[in-house]
Amino acid sequence: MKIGELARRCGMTAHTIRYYERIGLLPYAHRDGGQQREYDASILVWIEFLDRLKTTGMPIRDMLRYAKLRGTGDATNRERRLLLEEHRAAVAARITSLRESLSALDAKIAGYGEAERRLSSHAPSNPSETGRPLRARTARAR
Amino acid sequence: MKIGELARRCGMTAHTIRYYERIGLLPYAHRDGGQQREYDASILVWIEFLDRLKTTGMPIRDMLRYAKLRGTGDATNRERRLLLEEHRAAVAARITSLRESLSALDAKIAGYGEAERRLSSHAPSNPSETGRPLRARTARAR
DNA sequence: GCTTGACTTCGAGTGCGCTCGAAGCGGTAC
DNA sequence: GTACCGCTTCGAGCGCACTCGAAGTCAAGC
Repeated sequence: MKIGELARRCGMTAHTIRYYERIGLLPYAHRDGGQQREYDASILVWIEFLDRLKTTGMPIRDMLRYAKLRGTGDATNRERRLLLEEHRAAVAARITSLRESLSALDAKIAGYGEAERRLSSHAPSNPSETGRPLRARTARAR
Repeated sequence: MKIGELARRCGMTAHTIRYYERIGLLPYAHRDGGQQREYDASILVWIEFLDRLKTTGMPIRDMLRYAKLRGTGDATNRERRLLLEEHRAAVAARITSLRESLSALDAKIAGYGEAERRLSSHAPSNPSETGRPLRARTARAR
């Protein structure tokens, strides 16, 4: 397939695919009749994997390391596995950190809920005219 | 406290703190004797919250929206809560997506483990000289 | 009174990951 | 045979979030 169809299929622009080839993330594609890139469907598997690495926060320079190892054959299997294990650990850590943040957000949101309930019981029709004391009491939610 | 100490306490550089004030993420700080910024420890709570938003992937333009609402008092409580709830949903979705990726990574890593075991049983002392057939069999792990 | 060091403003520079436009070529449809 | 569309290369530009350097001010310690 041509670059345009590949772009449609993998959800990138042709520009981005050429950029990836240029920097070495994608192998140099065979040119049909000497000009246009011709792709085999198998490239999609690799692109999806790259996308997985990208969306899990791996910077391009690390993807490049992996891509280069991949290009050199089975002798680098072990090194590639280690690279992935390192990344796996980073992703796991990120998940943990995000879960902590989720709890913190929940607490904050709950604080707002309480503040709103207090405001509506003290001044049901016009909460914007609440004075100093109430303001001080809701300060934690800010 | 002065900007240097605040920087030390919150783990940012003074440059970044000034930048945040410039764009409106931090309130304009009171200048002692007309020149140097003087901070109250309470600013740390706000900075930590900003950091939480940042590390969970909120772009600065959204933090700015929140910061501006915060500056206008209790009338915007509801809007701020909605903003946080939206962000909470985004963080939860991100966690889900990362967990999927974690499984995918585990599968891939397991594939490498298998490939290495096969390689070492076929050619225990020099795995780099394995030939074509073995290579085809390990292709999935690439 | 002079050194030191932390502060001030302003604007330019950096690294990342694309994103786009210009200028030109080539194959297919009518 | 020509209009059109998608492809080619190359290099510049962009949005984000800082990051840094220059040039100058100011207060405290010796």
